[in-house]
Amino acid sequence: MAEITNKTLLLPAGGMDLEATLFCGQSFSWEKAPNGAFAGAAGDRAALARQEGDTIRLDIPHPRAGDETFWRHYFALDTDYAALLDTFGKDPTLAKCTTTGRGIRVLNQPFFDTLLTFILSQNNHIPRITGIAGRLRAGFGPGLAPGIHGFPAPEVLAVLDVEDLAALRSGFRAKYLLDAARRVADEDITEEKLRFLADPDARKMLMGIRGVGPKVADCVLLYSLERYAVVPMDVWMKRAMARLFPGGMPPCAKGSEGIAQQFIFNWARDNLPRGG
DNA sequence: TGCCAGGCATCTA
DNA sequence: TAGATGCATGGC
Repeated sequence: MAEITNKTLLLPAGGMDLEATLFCGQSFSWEKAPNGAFAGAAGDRAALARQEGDTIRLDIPHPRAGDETFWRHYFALDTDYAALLDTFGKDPTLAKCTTTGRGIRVLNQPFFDTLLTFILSQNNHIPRITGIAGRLRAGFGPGLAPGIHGFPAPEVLAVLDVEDLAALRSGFRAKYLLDAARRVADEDITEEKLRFLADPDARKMLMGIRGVGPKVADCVLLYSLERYAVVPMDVWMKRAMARLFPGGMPPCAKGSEGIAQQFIFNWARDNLPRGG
């Protein structure tokens, strides 16, 4: 890991648990670095993040205008989670879930990063997804400092072939990454178009990409476009939801279903058997 | 050594 | 249209 001596941002954490947030399964763009720090990338920006009490310290290797705004939005620091947790507390089961994962925040990740990493997530393990994403950045992303790379732009990947991605060891997913890159680079699918569309149409547009099914589409909408009306679920999560909330998502989660979903998912993963 | 991973595409009936 | 099967790779 390169020594980073550039710009430092100190942001109020607002109760966020940085490690729990970065490694709860919503992002595959962060890795543990020495000294209790976490090295990560978002788009063509990178940071070395540390939790210091209720402050998040971000060392920025390539500082530029708008960094603070960008990272505040990324970590959802302007969302009042204390008020949200009070609201969720109106349902005893949901309150139990938020107690377990109290410091988790739903990140606002860049669209293209989220699309690529969740394409990689299918039939895969979190450590391996993180590894492939790291090799993708290292091989094709902009170098921001020695050993630190951002995510590649769609145009960079769009001109490559499957053979060019062999070093990623992403398996059958390589062709899906390239199709996604080409569709975005050609502006066939853009973040702006998705924001304009209603949820079902945005979902349908994303599922036009090879390798993107309903699960990946919903994760992209939730984690990069703040579309909390859609709820990503795999088969196991559907069973967990049915068991915990037989009547569906509790009314107190209305308007913040995606955030509630993240708490439920992490509680269920720690407390319910995977078999059902 | 074998199972399985926050799925999806493809094939078949 | 629904169900079955294969997929690449590596953590555990």
